[in-house]
Amino acid sequence: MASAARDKAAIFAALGDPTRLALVETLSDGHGRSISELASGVGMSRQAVTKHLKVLETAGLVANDRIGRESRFALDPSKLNDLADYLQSVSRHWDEAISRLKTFLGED
Amino acid sequence: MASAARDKAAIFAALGDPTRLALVETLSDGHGRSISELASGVGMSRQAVTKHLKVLETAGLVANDRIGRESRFALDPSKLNDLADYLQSVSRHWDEAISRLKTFLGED
DNA sequence: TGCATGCGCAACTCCGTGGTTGCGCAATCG
DNA sequence: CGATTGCGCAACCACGGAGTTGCGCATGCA
Repeated sequence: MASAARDKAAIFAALGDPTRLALVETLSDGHGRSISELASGVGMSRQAVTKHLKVLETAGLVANDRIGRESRFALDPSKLNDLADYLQSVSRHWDEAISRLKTFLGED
Repeated sequence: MASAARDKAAIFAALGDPTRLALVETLSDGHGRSISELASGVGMSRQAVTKHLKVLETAGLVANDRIGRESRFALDPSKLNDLADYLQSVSRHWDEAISRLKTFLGED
């Protein structure tokens, strides 16, 4: 339901960049920040960070709230929880297959 | 410990491609397969799949075992579990921040 | 009103990625 | 032995991602 495989890949891709991952970690303290604040945090130009934030926003990982001339971004952890569940389902699927294999081998 | 932020980003990037995600899901049944089998599964050339598998192997998500002239790939779910834990730690970090904020606001 | 700050948009460069094809080698089958 | 199958390596191409700079607009402050 939540999201098709393509959407999941998009979210993984959004997290698959060191700068964006750093942004997510920075925002994981629940404190929203302006683009300039985030830019100085990761030591990169404002526009570069703007692009990264747009990617994260498209993936649904962050939300934008414009206040006056500032654009404050905050983390939306719901997708992260979805992803964690998904990863666990994949690895659980694998574990079950291994269990069946062991049972099969054990039962001679 | 387990892996630095850059490694995590690499793993996310490895999963951030629809083809590679499909390969991982295919292999999640615990059954190793040859490159040609996987290629026909995703409807792509053998070399393209070879490249994808190399990316997944570099990220530590799959392991290669050459038998005769076949190269069988199988999933290694340990990294997936690591990632799931990581995602949950990030979102939990966020949840805690929100809880503190609510407490702060609630206590007047 | 004038100046500084924070952004958005657009153009441009650079290089990594995803895909293809072709060739050659090793292993397997008859 | 010859034919086939499974791969690896390399070259090549097209596209998009990541980053920069420059410009212009809107907001906020003195």
